[in-house]
Amino acid sequence: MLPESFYRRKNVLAIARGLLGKTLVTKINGQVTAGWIVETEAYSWRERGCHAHDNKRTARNEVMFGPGGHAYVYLCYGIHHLFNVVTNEEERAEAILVRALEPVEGAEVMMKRLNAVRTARLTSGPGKLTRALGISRQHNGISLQGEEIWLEEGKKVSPRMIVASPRIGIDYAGADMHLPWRFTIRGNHWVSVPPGR
DNA sequence: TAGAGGATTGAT
DNA sequence: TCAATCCTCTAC
Repeated sequence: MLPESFYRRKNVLAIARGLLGKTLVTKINGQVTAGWIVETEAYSWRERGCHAHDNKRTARNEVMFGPGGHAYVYLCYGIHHLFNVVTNEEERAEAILVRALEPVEGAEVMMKRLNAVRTARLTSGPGKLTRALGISRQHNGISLQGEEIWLEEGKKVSPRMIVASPRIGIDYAGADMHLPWRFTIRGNHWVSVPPGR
């Protein structure tokens, strides 16, 4: 299990890169599912793409202001739960959105949860992977050192395999929408949307 | 307290 | 291209 110290570092971009290849594991209702992380996006209070930009604190984003190493789960478009890893120290609102996984364990459980007949594209997208792993808003704020959701070492990903590109779906962020804060593993089939060059 | 909009997805 | 669907935030 990754230690708290992994999450509490100050450089959210370094952590976002470091999360690629790590294994995200959940044990919900006794069912274990896991996958390698192949796509992440970094968010910081310093830029406008973030829910907590300009240190704007609300009931929803409260968890981001807490210490790193916790889960930030929220509902998007009224339909999808999105899973984030909170990083940095208290009062430094930063988080990393996990956007895609490559299934490692419990594929049958995932398929059942998604009502799918194939594993193809099962966890390629932030809304889908939370459904596949059984993550929902009731997990908002829980510790990643706990027994329901945690991360482990996975595959080694060399820096040359990491592609940085602009984040998805944040057109409202002004100039910050161009920040290359999305990280994907080059050529990985499980990435949600291939980065345009 | 009403109204607008969103870190998405899958079907058309 | 568009609808689904509901929580969250802002304005009044």
